[in-house]
Amino acid sequence: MGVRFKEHSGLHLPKVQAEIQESWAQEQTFQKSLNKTRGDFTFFEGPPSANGMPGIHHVMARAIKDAVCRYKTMQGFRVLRKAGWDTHGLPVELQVEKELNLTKEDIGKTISIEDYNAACRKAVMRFTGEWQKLTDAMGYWVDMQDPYITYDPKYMESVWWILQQFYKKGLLYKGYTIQPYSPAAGTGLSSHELNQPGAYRNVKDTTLVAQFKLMPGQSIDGMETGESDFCLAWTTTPWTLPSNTALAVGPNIQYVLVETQNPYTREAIRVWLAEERLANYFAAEMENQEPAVDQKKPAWKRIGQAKGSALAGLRYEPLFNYARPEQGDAYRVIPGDFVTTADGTGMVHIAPSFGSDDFKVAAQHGIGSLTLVDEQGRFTPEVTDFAGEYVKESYVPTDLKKDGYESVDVRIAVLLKQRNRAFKIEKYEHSYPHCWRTDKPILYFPLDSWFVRTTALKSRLLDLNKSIRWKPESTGTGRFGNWLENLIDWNLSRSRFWGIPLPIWRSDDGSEEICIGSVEELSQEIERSMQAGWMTENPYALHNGKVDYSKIDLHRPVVDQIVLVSPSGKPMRRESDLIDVWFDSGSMPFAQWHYPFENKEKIDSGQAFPADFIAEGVDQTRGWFFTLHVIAAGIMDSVAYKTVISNGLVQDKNGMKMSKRLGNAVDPFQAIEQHGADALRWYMLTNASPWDDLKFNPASLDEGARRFFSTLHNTYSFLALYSNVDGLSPRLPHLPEQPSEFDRWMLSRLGSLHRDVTAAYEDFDLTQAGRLLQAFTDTDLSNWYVRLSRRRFWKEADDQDKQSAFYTLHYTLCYVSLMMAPVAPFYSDRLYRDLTGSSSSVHLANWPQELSRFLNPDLEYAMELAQTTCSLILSIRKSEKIRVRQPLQRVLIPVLDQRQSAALDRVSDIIKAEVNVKSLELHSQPGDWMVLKAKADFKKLGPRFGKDMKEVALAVENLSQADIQKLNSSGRCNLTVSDGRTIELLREDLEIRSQDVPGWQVATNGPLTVALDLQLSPELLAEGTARDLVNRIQNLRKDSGLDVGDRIRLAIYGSEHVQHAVQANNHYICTEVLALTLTTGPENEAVSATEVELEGDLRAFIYLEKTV
RNA sequence: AGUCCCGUAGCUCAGGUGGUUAGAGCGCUACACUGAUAAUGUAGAGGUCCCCAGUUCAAGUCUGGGCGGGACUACCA
Repeated sequence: MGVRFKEHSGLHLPKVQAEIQESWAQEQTFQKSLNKTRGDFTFFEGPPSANGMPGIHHVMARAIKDAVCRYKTMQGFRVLRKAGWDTHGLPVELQVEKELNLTKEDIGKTISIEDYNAACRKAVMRFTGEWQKLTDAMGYWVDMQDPYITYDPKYMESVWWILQQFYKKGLLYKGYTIQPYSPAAGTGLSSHELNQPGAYRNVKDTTLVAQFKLMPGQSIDGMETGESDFCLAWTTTPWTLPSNTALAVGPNIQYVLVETQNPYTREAIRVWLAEERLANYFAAEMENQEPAVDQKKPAWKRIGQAKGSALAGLRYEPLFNYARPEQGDAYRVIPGDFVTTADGTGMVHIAPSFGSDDFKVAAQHGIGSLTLVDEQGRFTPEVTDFAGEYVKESYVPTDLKKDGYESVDVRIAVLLKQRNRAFKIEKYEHSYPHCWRTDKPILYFPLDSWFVRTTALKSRLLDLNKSIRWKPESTGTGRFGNWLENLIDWNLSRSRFWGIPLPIWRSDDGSEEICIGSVEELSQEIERSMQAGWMTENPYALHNGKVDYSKIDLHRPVVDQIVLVSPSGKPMRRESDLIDVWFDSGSMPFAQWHYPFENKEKIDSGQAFPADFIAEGVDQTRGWFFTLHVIAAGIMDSVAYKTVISNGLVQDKNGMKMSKRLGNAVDPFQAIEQHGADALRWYMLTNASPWDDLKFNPASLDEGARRFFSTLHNTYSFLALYSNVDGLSPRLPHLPEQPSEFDRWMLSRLGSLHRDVTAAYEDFDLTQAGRLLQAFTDTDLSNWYVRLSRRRFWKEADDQDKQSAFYTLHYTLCYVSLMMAPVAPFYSDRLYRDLTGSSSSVHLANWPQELSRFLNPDLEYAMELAQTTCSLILSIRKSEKIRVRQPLQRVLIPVLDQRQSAALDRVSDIIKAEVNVKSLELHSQPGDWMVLKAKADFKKLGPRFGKDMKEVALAVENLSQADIQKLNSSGRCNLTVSDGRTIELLREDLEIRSQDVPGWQVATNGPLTVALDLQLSPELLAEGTARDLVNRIQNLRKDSGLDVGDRIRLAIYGSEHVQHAVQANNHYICTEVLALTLTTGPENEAVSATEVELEGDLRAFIYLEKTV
């Protein structure tokens, strides 16, 4: 006797997991899996930030990555998986500041930048242990021994090189953007800082509707502008009015020209504003009244109207004459899509320097800007009336604030009022962002920043995007595609400390600059600078002509102290900003390999670039997915990835976002410990498409995923039990030599499954792959093949049929273990090893071969019919309350066509056994006992009859039996519709099904009808009783502790019916219960026998003893 | 505010190119099986396919407009 199949008492996934983890560690399975030779499948791991704990959503993204990579490994590819850490950025800085109880102002004062950076470096890797733990626990294979780390000098050097490439191509420039800016703190703020709680507060400001005077004599849709025509525009920031250079209108908004008076000066004026806003500025009762000086509310009259698009192009007089923009054609009305009629006048005052929409729309229309406010938040000297005044009252130092101080907003309003340029002045409460450090309101302010000219790459980016396979597609065309369509230049500058410094040095006048692309280059420049006398030592000095990466630090403040020399001999200092951390992570395809300083061939040859596949959450669309895309396009004119899966969020079971605050966050460690990583992964990938949001419900995880594993486990246990009885050993999958019809069906289904699952994996559709496997295991394998084949496994004879059943089941389970391996790495490995006796992991095995030669659609169709037929018969038995143990004589099935007939014939034995019926009769010739029913095939007839379809359908339903039979035999028939027309129908235009079978119990499902003969002859009744008896005897055997193989002597006592049943079925009973002798007699002869109840108010006395 | 995703049974989800009985699993109810037994199977109940309009002979499916949930980006007179 050979090796036995392992029998496990129960299924405990976490335990399986622990054992398999152990094997992987001992056998170095992951390392071995990298020895595949079919070629490289390139995968990029997005770097998580290790300064926070991993959450359940990380399991999601990583399950996807892992499953795809494992699948490709089984396909024979080498899949390198280099882990990475994102180490820079504001969250790290904030965390350190919080822990050390510092503010930004302390940096460089109470704490040196060196110490600060050291603290960041330490903080950022704090949770690497937890991440390692999660990685192991969830079975994610990624190489964490040799990760890329964004603060590593080699990594930073590659990033510098990339920046230099952009610089050389003219794609890096210094320019303005409008950014949130805190004059009190003297620094720009990131959107992140603006989104901190409490940043937006309600404040009351003086607002004003200003009158912009149109130049007379311009044409609007044929009307001519008059001597005192104005546009009305509302502002909550009157201090921006001196810097106004344009007015924006909504191109599709309807505007009206109103004749009225200025409420303050009573001068007659005509004003333009949006029709929808009229009611906010004019009293309904004063419309068309005669104007009079003493009116409280001015009279008004509509005298013209125009679309915004018609107003565009009009020129107006500047409100103030402090300054005019040097460039561009200012003081025009321009169209802006962002203009709404939700508030104000439907016309928007544009000060390009103080609003990002303003800036954008002005740039689009070639309008210059004015910045009449300085970085302290004060008016510049040009603004003669207010020179040096703070534009916001909150900026005014308390000691400078005299009694009776009026804000500049108020004074501007008063000034305009006097000049007939203010239409309405009022206080208005609204929410306005504040600086979280100074508590003062922020301004939107143009700041110097370095940009990547992504707009220059736009069309190429769009083109390249078309070749990327997005899962789901809509994210690529929608969210990502739209983002690319509306691309603006990428602002790289961040005024921070912990990040990659911009490698750009400039002379003080900005006339000369250099962008450094390597440490070596920087070192050489420093040497030159030392010769010129600007530097005394070189912190990046080369050793033997080489960079010693272990000794250098490219962070601030080291690089800040470096002064280079320009070609003309001037000192050049570093631009003080750091670069956006997104640039760090987008650089990883190159920087992870220290390209081009090392591993040049790896990337140039296409081996390590671009990625065949990446996956992250959908929140990375404008993050990592975008930065990878831009940098790859800029550097290599290539995509960075060929396929990308962007998964949705993991929400709680009620669809709410998980958060620590709400306490609904699921701890991934606990989830894995409780359910096992396999169940968790299976649930996450099969419950919903990964790109839909997942409502994480631990209850359905348990019910759903565990069900699959336990079905599989039970199926394996069944195989193990009987194989061990027969002394069969684990082995590699082996096809049966003479498969039965049933085996061939199983193998055909397996072949179909293999085809479909492989296609799903190839399409990166893990959900579909998992669902197919799950449905197959439950429905086809366990519920049909195993259940109906049980007898073949336990029968005694050691014959071909038994062996075929064993091989078929074994083969099928092996395939399932292989095909499920990418998604459920632990259990599949246990199953695979148990089945095959292999000491090598399933993950080193090759993807199973296709089984196309077994595909047999006819057989699969036949079996489907069998299943439906059984279901129908059981449903009749159920409604008629006839137990399955009671045999019935026959079932009748009217067959409609040759295919159905042949198929049913093929599976009739299976049906008979399953539903306990003696014979199955197929009738192809319709007889009196069968009522046919015709139904129109809408798909075929719809296009032909169009409107008359309803009528035709009705006529078809009313066809007589004779008509239908005629149609059936001749293949055509005529039909008369209500308007007298006659139409000809062909056999295939209709669906014919049989309906009632008079005198029989019938059930119908689609084209299948079964009729069951319920008559019970004495023989059938006796056999029913015999079956009951067998059942009771088996129970007794078990109760008396007999082994399944023990032989018995048996006696049964009971009524005449019982005695008759025993005599008539003597052989059957003996075979079933392994009785060597069977005697029967009346009840009064029963000695030390057990009484049992039988169906039909019968009872019997059973005596059995084991033979020796 | 813009862009994108989602809305089908109590729950979780399927439902190419429009076609007439809208499906599955879980749960529930009832039952069967008892040599897979802490396993297995069957049946039944359960639906305003989010709402409204349109296109069409025909709409869960296509179009438009809403509503609700979620995400990302932005934050404005």
